[in-house]
Amino acid sequence: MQELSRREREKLSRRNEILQSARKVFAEKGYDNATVDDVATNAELSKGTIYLYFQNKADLFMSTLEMGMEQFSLIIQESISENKDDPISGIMDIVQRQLSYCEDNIDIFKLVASDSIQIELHSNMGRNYEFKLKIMDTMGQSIATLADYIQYGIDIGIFRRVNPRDSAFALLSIIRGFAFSWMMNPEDIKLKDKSELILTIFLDGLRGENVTSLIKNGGKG
Amino acid sequence: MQELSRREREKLSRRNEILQSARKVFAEKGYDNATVDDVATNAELSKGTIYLYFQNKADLFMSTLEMGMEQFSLIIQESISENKDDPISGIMDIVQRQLSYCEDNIDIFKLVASDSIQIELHSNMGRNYEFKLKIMDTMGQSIATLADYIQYGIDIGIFRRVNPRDSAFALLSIIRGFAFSWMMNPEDIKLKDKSELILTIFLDGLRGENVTSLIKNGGKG
Amino acid sequence: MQELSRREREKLSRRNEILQSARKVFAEKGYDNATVDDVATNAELSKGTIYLYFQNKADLFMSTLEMGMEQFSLIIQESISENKDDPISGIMDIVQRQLSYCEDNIDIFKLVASDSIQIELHSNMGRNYEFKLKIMDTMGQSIATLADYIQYGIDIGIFRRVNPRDSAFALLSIIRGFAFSWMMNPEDIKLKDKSELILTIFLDGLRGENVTSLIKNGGKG
Amino acid sequence: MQELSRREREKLSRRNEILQSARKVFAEKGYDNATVDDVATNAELSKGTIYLYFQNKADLFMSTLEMGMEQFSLIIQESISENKDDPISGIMDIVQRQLSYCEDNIDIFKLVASDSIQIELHSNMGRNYEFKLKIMDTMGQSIATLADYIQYGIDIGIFRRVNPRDSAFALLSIIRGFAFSWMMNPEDIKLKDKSELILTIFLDGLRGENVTSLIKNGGKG
DNA sequence: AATGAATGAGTCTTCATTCAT
DNA sequence: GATGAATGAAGACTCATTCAT
Repeated sequence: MQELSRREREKLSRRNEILQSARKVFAEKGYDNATVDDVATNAELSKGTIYLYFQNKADLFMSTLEMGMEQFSLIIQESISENKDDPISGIMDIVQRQLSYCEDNIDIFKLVASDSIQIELHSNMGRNYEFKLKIMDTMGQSIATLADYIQYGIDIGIFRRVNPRDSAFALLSIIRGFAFSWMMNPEDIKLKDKSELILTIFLDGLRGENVTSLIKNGGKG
Repeated sequence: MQELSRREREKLSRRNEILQSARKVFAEKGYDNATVDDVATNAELSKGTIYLYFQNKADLFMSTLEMGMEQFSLIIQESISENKDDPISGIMDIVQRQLSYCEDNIDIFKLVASDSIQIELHSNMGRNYEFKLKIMDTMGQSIATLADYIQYGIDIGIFRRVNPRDSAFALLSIIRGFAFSWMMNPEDIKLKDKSELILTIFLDGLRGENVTSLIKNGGKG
Repeated sequence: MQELSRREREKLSRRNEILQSARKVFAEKGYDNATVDDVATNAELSKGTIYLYFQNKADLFMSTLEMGMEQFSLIIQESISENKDDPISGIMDIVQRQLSYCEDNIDIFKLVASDSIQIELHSNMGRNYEFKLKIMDTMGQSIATLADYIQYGIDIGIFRRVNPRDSAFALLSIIRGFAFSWMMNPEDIKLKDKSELILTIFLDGLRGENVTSLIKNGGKG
Repeated sequence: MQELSRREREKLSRRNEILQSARKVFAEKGYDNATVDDVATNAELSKGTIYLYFQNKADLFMSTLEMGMEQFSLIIQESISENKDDPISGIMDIVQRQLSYCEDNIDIFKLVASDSIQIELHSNMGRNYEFKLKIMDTMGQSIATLADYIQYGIDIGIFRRVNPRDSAFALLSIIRGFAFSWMMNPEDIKLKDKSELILTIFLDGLRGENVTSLIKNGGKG
């Protein structure tokens, strides 16, 4: 790796400061209701300065979002690599970590959960087709990684023969659903407490506790 | 019910016309990017007329959203009441109907899935706390209804002893997740084809196909 | 011609009011230094109203300019049609009328003389290639008309055998030059007084007063 | 002349480099659309450096313009001094040199022809009344020099008894007109080819080729 | 002397909302 | 009831200018 000059390091760090402010502001107000001035104020900079680091509001937002999404992707990768041979444990780990992460970084989750949707559906950034692809790609990557992991579980006989991609998607949907619900009413529940339920449903399903429990001897306690 | 005068009936029908236009427009452009003029044009009315039927843009949107959400709530209620004694069949029905409904009414789903989120998280309508409650209530109603149904399934011994409310929420999250994914790339998949997978996961879970399949004798096949 | 409805007539007249204001403002401040608000204020309207009649600032300006240039074109056509058979008189008339018009409508002249130049050379409206063509066309039309007239003079033997198009262009350049000079220092000179000199130069040239004056017996007295 | 120290010489040369860049940039983009950064970039300097050599953007521009205008003034002076006793040849020389100069230095011409106009008419530099005077003075100097020359031609009987100042102005207007026309559509014509026509018109006028040609015995061919 | 990051005033443009007809 | 012209507040973005390094 190339060493960075002081100038470059400072520039990069300033850029990051702005991204942190943008994260908070966009999470709180949403893309359309947040103003560039809001971000600037939060970063204790002037509006013009933002434009030294980002082309325009959309660019600022997309960079912020990108940063956010990568976090989620990382979590999955980490869980998997730390539980390479044990998909059950790995999936438990994924669920718990994702929930923890959301609980600890509610603004990143808000960003990813809500604004990204807007962007893809009907945004003025629509021209930025490449960005849409990038987001899809980041999300797709997570799912693909998880799907491979599930496929491995199927191969070694601990998972039912399901479509691994759809299953991966379903798991993430449940996690996201609970995170979302918690985000709406943070006072009502402890997000982390939902992990057990999620695992039960995803791994064992609702049907037939009385029957299957005779065979399975644990997993969740 | 009170009979309505011609005046009132016409007024109501005009109001509904506007709502239909609003649905299309908001679904296509999102709340912030849609203008009141867009809705007026779509309804072949003038901008001012909209304000005869709705207080302001936010009111128009909330009314539109309300209308949309009620549809989803209804579906669940119907499925349940038509399968009162058989929760397995009822849940299958819910999944299939919801997916069908999304596929057939993509704009309503778009509306409900994305913009409502924005609204609740950070909209200028934030003051309208009562509206937030209303939405929460409509969603909560669906979940409560579904939860009761699941509780019934637990009581009669066909469902595992899980938290019924969370399970209901999980199911709707999966359905919504797939609907959402399809909405993003409608060409990639047939939404209805996902029902089988959703049911497998929700009812049987991923774990132990080789084992549990010996015991269970079907359900999906 | 189609009768216009009251609505349409009012709309047209309002548009014209704005154009009159724009003419004054652009003439005084130039395109870049004039703000849309300046025009709105001058027209005693609000900024937003301007945008009901013109797409944007550039459109407003171009429309204003177009209006201005047509005036100049008209003058030439009138002079010619009123002196169809006598090019000498016709050209005298053109010179006098143009000078008078400039003197009486200094702001239109300012507009046409200076800002149009900017536009064509290096404007942000550069994309509006069609507009450039339109201006070129209006100017070209004037020159072509005048050139035909000069050609007629050559044909009937009262003009020297010169390139008619270039001659037309030269005449307009001289007129414009004097008008411009006067515009800079209106107090110094009476613009109309320059017509005689212009005619002398254009018709007789500088050379050889002592010689040619023996032969010609008139024209300038 | 005072000897300059190395410091001073370097400073002057750096200043000149900036002026050369400014000339190109202002000619290409015009005063308002050119940014100080554009000039700095072109000069391979940083923005701040420009302000070490010029008070502000207006000062930079005015200095650039001044430099440009002096070139034009010089040409006239040279032509005259090389044809002191023969105003006909001198004027031919002026026309040809000016046209050549414009053709070879289109950016200087653009600068002088268009932006100076803006400045004088309506610029933010309006306060800089002294600058306006300076420009007027440079232009006035050229005209005065040329007028004296024409007066001389009148005195020795080769020019008609016209107002020499106005005639000088007319000649420069024609030259400028053609140069301008060429600048707009450089591909259409060869600018230098217009010199013959300009001389014909200016020296002989349009009227009476058939008559006057009997008397004059050439001059242009 | 040179730099270039930071500033913030200034402008265009949009659009929800009002109101006279 | 319906219209749509008019309003003006709000926000993205630019760029001349300054100043700490």
